[in-house]
Formats: sequence, structure tokens, C-alpha cells
Amino acid sequence: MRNRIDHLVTASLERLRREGLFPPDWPFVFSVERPREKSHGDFATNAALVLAKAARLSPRLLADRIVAALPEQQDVERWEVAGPGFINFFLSASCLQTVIPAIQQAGSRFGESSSGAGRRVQVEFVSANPTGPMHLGHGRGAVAGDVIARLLQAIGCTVEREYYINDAGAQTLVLGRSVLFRYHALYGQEREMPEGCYPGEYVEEIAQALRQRDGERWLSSSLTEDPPMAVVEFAMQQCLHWIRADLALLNITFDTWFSERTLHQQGGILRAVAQLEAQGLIYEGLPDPPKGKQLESWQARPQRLFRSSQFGDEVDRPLQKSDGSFTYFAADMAYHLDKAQRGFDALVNVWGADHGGYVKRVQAALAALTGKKDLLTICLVQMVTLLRGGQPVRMSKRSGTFVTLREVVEEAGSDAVRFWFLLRSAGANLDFDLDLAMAKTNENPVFYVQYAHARVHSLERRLRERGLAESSEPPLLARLTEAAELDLLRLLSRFPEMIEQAALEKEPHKVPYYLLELSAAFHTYYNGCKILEEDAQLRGARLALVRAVGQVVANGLTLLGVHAPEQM
RNA sequence: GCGUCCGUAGCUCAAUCGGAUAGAGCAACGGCCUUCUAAGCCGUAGGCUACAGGUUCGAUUCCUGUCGGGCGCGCCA
Repeated sequence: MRNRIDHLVTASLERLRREGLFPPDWPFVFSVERPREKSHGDFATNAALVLAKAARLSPRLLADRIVAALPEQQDVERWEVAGPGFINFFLSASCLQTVIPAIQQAGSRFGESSSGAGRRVQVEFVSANPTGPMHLGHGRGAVAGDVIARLLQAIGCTVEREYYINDAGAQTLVLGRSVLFRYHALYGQEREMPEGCYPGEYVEEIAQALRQRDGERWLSSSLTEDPPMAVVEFAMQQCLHWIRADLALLNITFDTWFSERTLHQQGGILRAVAQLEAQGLIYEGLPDPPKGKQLESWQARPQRLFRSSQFGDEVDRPLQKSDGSFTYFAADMAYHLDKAQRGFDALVNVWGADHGGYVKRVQAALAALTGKKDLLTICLVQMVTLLRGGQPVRMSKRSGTFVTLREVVEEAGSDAVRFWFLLRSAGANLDFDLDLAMAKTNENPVFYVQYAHARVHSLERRLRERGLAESSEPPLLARLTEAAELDLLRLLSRFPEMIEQAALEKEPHKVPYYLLELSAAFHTYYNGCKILEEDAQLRGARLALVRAVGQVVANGLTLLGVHAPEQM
């Protein structure tokens, strides 16, 4: 739709160029957009404002010239020059009505496009440590990542979903030790919990499972030394099992589970470091002291540093600890190199905001290793606060008020949780109001949208009940002339544009906002116009419109991974 | 202190690559069910877009600074 306007304006400009108004090689860069204000038409272009200088005319005078040179056609009913020199286009009703057959034809695929066709994109998200249950913040990132992946698929990209398992670090040893401690306790060997161990109940669950499988086998293992790898492995697998189950509850699956450990075992880190070394980007040096609270224990020790500051980072980053083992960053760097070498056209990472400090160094590493600057996009998703009874629930592992993602999903349901997580832009902190998300009232946006879909199907049921005849002829869409009907048609035609934009900008929250707007327009229509009219011709046209709305609401909800119920 | 995200109606938030008179929901107030689901609709009220500059035809949007909040800041992941 937008392209048609674009072509019209370009045709006019080319005509003016032939008349000598523009220099032969002057680039026609202008935008065609949907005006915010309804009275400004369906589309508006700023061409006259942007090109006024080139034409040596005032914007309004140029706009008049452009309008006069527009070619004849059917889609635009009228146009006007307005404001400082905008040209507003008002589509004809017949043009607006063409969206209905388009929706009928495309069905569940309406909204898809091919602008991303041929591009292989990887989306890495969640990547929660396998050392405990998932919390709400993980859930938000999971839903955001999943919908970004779905959006990219909708514009034609081939998408691979990946989960990076941090199974190589010290945290996994802490988990193992914690389990071992509980395991000993199960045999009555009470003692003080070792420093830094995880207190959660899930640790005991793992300990019990361990006893069930292995009996007394690990009783002789010391708590002061590193736990046996078999115990660590067992505990991690249990956590991963839970994580998969939690994600499945939210209808999220992955194509690839990538183990950090394999990078250590198969030399990936060494290769990445060697490459930087060869590029002369590694040196022995003293890292800058930490910038925050002064640590009295701070001692400068020479380390192998990566010159990340040459690639936009603030300071150079250490790759190797003083004991010779690699830092987490070194592994992450190798991981991203691995991704790049797998031949994706674009990489997307969805991270929690608490990892924001790592963006620059990972980008720096990737830029250094691949020479590509824009291969990786990192989306930061801000924190989630759980509200119960309007009051924030303080999350604290110690006080025992920790609420897991699973508990919330089981209480509120996947649909409500998914929709709610998407109701804020990623940059905004999110309050998850448990009471509101579960409410079956108009205050709950999930139900508002689902109800719109259910209403469409309620009409279908009524239609059958009453035995109203349906013509085998195509509906006479010219009968759709009410303002509410034209509003709906305009909204429907925006759906593919909305998806495209949400996908390109990786802003999944645009989808629920659109659906709320469409639902509101539908509810207004429903209250103002009778669909199942006596007049069979009018009824047929309205049914066609309503079915198109139902299809688009369903498509939108599917894109969000939310069910579109036929009955509430 | 540094980095980063944010600051928009009483509250929670939108706002197209920089566009025209900044929009919703909730809360408040007033209406609409003998008519396809009132889990709905209509109306009223509510704003110096934190503040001060700058860039330009035009700034909530971009740049600089100030104030306020979230997150992060050596060999944790």
C-alpha cells in the first residue's frame, strides 16, 4: 500500500525533473508515512519539505507542483497540501476494501512478507545459568526472544533459536557443592552450610534425586574440595530439565543448545585467542582498577588483555585469570566467533539488563575477530517487578520470598504471562501485576483482545443457529461505507507494515499494541453496527469484514504465541 | 566516579527514519443492555514531554550539560 503512494510521488517528481525543476542527478529521498492524525489522511509525504531547497521553491509551492504532476489512478480519492508542505493522501473506499480479499486469500499467512527472504538469522536468548530455577526476568527475555524470532520468520528470515549453556564456570561447582551439602544432610550429617552455597529448596530436590539414583556413593566426598564432576553434571542436568520444562510451559523451544564447555574442550577459546594474538590485539598488562566501590583487596596483577578499547570499549579486558584459566569473557568471545563462523547473516542476542555492561566488549570482540561491525544486535530487556495486591513482592533468595517463573505461569497461565511480558517496550521496567494478569475483566488487555476474537466466532455460531443463508457470490464489499468499517479496513491494511517494522526494529511490543487498537475498533463497530443484518447483501459484506478481523486478530495472537479462543 | 537504560496526564505506559493539534488503559465523573456475548460501547476532564541550552523548515525523538531513578562496574556467569 505504502509502495503505491511512493511510486505515485516518485512518478510526479520524475516528471518535474524532466521539466527542469530538479538537477538531473538529484536524489529523491523522502518518506511516506501513516500520519498520526486521522484527519491527515491515510498516507502523507514530506517530499516537498525535503526537496524544497533543491527546487528553489518554498515547500508549499513545491507541494502544489508535485500534486499537479501526480498521475491518474484509482487508489487515491483525493489529496491535499497541508501544514508546512505535507501532501496528504486519502485512499478511496474501493482501495481500502481490497484488503479483505487479500486476507481471505492469505489466511493464516496474512501479515507475512518476504523482505527478509534468504537471510539466515540466529536468535540467542534466555541462556540462564543451569544452576537454579528460572525467575520472572528470564521469562520476559524468553518471551521477547521467542517473539523476535517469530517476527523475523514472518518477514521471511530463516531463524535458528539458540540457548547458550553456561556449564563451565565456577557457578556450576557451587551448585555441585550445594547439592552435596544437602545430600550429606539427608544422611543426618548436619553441619554449617559452606560459604556461598545456594539455599533454595530445589537444591534439596536435586540431592534427593541424587540419593535415589546413587545411594550412599558420594558420602565420602569432601565439601571443602571441588565436588565430583558426576555430581555437578547430575545437578546441572536436573536444572536444565527444569528450565526446558518451564520454557515448554510457555510454548518455547530451541533448535540448538550450545554448551560453553565444548568451547573449552575443543579448543575454541584457544583458537579465538590465537587469532587475536596474531592480529596483535593481545598484550600483557595491568588492567584498570574497578571503578565502583574501592576494594581494599585490589592488587594489580599482570594479565593477558584484549585491546577492546580499540573497538569502542572503555578499557581493555582480561582474557585470562591469574591462575591461567580463561575468563567468562574469553569463552563468550569464542562463542560469538563460533556463531559468526556458522555463516549467519545476522545475530541477535536478547540479554537481561544486568548484562548491559558486557555489550561493548562483546561487540568489540566480534568486530575485531570478523571485521564486521553490524553482525550482532544485542537487545537489552529491563527488569521485572512482581506485584501482588498492587504491592511489589521483594525477591530475595534468603528470605524465602523468591517466586519462580513456573509458579507465576502456573497461576496466571501462559497466555496472560506472554502477553503481559510483551506489553512494555524492552527498555522499560515492567511491573507484572499478578492479580490484573489473571483478571477476567476489561482491565485485562489479554482478555480484551481474546474477547474480540471470540466475538467473531460467536457471530459465526449465531449465523448457523439462525440458518441465515450465505450467498455463493463474492461479497459486495462496496456496501462497507460506515466510518467504523473504513476504520477497520485501514487498521487491517496496516497489519503487515506493523509486523515488518516490529521485526526490523526488534520491538515485539508493537504487536500487542496493534492488537489492542484493532480489538477496540472492532468492539466499537460491533456495538454500533449490526452484523447479522436482514439485508443479505449487507450482511455478506459485513461478515466478510468481521471474518477478516478475526483472521488478523488470530494471526497477531499466534505471532505472540497466545491462543485465540473461539469462545470465552 | 564511570558505563548503560529510563524520566511523557493522578497511576501504568504508547507515540512511524526527526513530522502537523503528543495518544491509550486504569483511576474520577456522566451516559448505553426487550436488539448479534455489558468480559462490550459512547462522552467529559486531565500535559511547559524532568530542567537548561544547541542542531533545523520542524525535536518527546538527535547532541551537550544539570537533576532524579533502575541496572552494571578486577581473575562471578
